Amino acid sequence: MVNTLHGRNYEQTELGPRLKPCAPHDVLSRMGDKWTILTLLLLAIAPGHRLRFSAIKNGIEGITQRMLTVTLRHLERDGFLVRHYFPEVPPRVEYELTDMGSSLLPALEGFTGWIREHWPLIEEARRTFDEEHHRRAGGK
Amino acid sequence: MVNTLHGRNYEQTELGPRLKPCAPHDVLSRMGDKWTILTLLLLAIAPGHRLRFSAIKNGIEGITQRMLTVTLRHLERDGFLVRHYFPEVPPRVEYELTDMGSSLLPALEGFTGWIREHWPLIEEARRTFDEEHHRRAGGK
DNA sequence: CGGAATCCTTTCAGATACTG
DNA sequence: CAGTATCTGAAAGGATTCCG
Repeated sequence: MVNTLHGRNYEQTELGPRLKPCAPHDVLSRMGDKWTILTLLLLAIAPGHRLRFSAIKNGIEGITQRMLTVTLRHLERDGFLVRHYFPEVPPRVEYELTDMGSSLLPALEGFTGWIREHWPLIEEARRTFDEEHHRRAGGK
Repeated sequence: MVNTLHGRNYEQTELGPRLKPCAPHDVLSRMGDKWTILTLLLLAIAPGHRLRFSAIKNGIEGITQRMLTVTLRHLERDGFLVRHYFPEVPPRVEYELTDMGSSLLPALEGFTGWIREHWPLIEEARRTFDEEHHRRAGGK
């Protein structure tokens, strides 16, 4: 028998509930990668929710051309943005948030707010843990 | 000059805002990993927010002993749960959510709700994209 | 300008074996 | 029972080069 809990499938066994990895996980893992949210955020605050490639690259400290391309392709594939290609010389490409794309960040706000609130506690917990386990500097 | 936007630091340049990777990112990336949320969820629905190692292992389909240990250590380090060790033979270890740990999932609910709502659109966007780019089956 | 292709290094995760 | 240690293959991320 399969039930649903917090939107996740699980089966009830004689030992208790048993959870399965579920589909929406990969949206969350995408948001957890290094550049995705920064990219979305930059587009979200841009006029018209639209920027050209070099503007995005310029707006994110440390991102390489390759990683930006990869990130943009993922976002395009999932329908969070659309790519507008202008075959001029030199070529120009603009990326524009879709409606779904712009609705994502506000939905995430609640959680990022929680993180900001609790961040000091987390850092303190890490320091305590690292001391007790005699780790040398910033273990993972 | 450094400002804050959606809780993120950025500097204002003559070319526009420039975002930096920020600290809270690593909480999000932890939640995006394969087992963390499942582990938290299982503890959250357990009586007393408390389970022993083998019970958790049993409750998550496909997790290995090693990955559960790693996941639990991370969560412990960040202060989301505490480890109770009973030096019996055979040994017994129980993991218990902290208050911070139990407050995390509800905070995430808004976003997981958004994901569930939009999941069909995302899947459709992927199909369309993959067709247009003549990809064979489930590109990344 | 905006990539794609390639190479390389680091990290991650699964499998397996051993231990207090 | 609840780990740790070790190995391996896979994946992520950066650097560099080339191209329409």
